[in-house]
Amino acid sequence: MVTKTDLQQVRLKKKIEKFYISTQPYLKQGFCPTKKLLSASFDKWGLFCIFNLGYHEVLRFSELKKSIDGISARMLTVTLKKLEAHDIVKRSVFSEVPPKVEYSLTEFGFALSNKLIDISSWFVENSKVLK
Amino acid sequence: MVTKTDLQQVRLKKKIEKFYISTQPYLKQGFCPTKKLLSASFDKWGLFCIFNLGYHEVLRFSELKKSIDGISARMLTVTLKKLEAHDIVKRSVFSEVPPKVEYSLTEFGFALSNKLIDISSWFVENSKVLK
DNA sequence: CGGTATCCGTTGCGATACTG
DNA sequence: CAGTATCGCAACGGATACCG
Repeated sequence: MVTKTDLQQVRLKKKIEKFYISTQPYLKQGFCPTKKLLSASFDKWGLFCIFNLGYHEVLRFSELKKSIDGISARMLTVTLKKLEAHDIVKRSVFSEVPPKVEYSLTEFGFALSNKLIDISSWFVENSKVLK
Repeated sequence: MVTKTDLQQVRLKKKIEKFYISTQPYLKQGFCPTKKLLSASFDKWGLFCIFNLGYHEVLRFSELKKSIDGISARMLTVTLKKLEAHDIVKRSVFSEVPPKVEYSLTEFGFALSNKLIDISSWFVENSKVLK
């Protein structure tokens, strides 16, 4: 007898196979696009920047620093530059004195934060280890 | 006029707000469940282990080492231990001579690999920066 | 076969001081 | 305000040698 679970497993397996085979050419060149993407958002501070910008929409450098507990100016700069380079965060400079710089998510970054929330929520709910 | 896109944006924003508020208590204690989960699978070698085990289903230590280009025995050990501690990978020891150890994904790990593939595929298709 | 132990270079990152 | 520059420690991770 084939249960519903079996069918899901089969479909899942097919998806994994397809993905595996499609990424092999990249991997053989020592380049993993998945890692590249994820390394931008999943390093020590990336997630905090994304989630805070997703919630507050627009934040200045100092506001962002205040909202992320423990981050240094150096790491905030480095993290934001990486996120900007990956088209996740948008940086808007206003030529004023004192200077004013605003950060917000790009359209892509906004969609990404949505995906990250999905997987995060699923993880928190389904992981036995976290509890 | 309210477009379909506007409605999507609003829904997304609500989701982000809800998630942000629900994780604040954790974050105030300096503990981020999302990071905890992701740090297990998104470090230097975790993804490769998960994807290879997802595809091959069962692999021995040496087979896994061969299938992941460039990984050292040390890092494979460390990575597998972490994945096992997070209930992502299952380790089966056979008391034989020579010793035989098989690795496979747990049910949770299998589901996780599915989520990771979803977000990976989406990323590769939608990121302008990768191309 | 399936690891562990040790060594050691590289990288990450926080603290501090300074700047347009 | 919004950073940059420099320093220095600590963690990461590769190479090698060894073991049950």
